[in-house]
Amino acid sequence: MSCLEKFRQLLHERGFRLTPQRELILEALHDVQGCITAEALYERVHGIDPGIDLATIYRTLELLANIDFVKCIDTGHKEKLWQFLGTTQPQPHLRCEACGQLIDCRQEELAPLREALRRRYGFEPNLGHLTIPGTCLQCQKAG
Amino acid sequence: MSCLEKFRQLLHERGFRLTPQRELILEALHDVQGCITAEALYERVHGIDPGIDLATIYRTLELLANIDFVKCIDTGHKEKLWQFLGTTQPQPHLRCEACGQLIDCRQEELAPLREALRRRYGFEPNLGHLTIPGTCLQCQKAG
DNA sequence: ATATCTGCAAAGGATTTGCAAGTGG
DNA sequence: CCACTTGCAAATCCTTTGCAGATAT
Repeated sequence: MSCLEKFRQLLHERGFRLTPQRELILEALHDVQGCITAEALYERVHGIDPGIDLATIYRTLELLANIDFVKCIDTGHKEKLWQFLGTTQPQPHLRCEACGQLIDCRQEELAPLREALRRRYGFEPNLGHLTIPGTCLQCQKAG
Repeated sequence: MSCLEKFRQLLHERGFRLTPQRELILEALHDVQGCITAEALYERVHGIDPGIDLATIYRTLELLANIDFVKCIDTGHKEKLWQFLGTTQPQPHLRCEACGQLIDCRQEELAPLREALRRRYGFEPNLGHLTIPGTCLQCQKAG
């Protein structure tokens, strides 16, 4: 099933509707490599349909996040970033505090972390929503 | 050396000044258990010196964060939280996405994580600034 | 003396919301 | 039909900033 079909179905199950705006936003997100801000997404979509409003972007992003079609990444700065997931699982990120770079991380790498937190604190981490701050290799070398 | 003395010294080294407002804010933070919002801190301090301004709270918190006297915790919601450190090291936190609870975590628990990230990505995590989202034990039981 | 600080008030900026008109199913 | 959506504009909300007078050292 295509993303669009799945989207339509999930919306329908919840009594929501598939509008041209939502379809357009889904498509634009699909084309993005990595993450994008709401504003940048707006500009992309606005290039195709100048009638679309920024509020619609925000409302649709929230909708998509609720059904796990996109992941919202808190950068620690003011702007949030949004990443298209489609049917893939969200993954942890490493964020360099020096250069701002986001590095994709594999969940498997963090299996020992999950175990330690479960055992020690009874805490079930949501690794797909985890962003680890630190310093990337390049910035370490740079000073 | 007391916190206040150390504060005075660090300020002096940088050409800054110890004002009654800064002293009061440091004292109020010192008395807080765990974390506090800028607004709540303002109310505490305002109770003692009604002349103090919220802008001074923010400016002082930033100053204190720069010299690692307080840690700024991004909750993922709008408001930041501030935690007094004094001379202790910042520690990681576990944040329950269901109830919002913040749990202190010991850096030692995360030693394997540090190793894994170093080895696999050459990434040096800043564990003192790490906040791990997930579900706490109580909320898991509650459903 | 003088560079740093403060209170005040106003601005900022990403995000959200109220509302009336539009539209998908 | 009619509940859900949209565009528009205004509002939010925490936080930041400009400025002139006050103050630490």
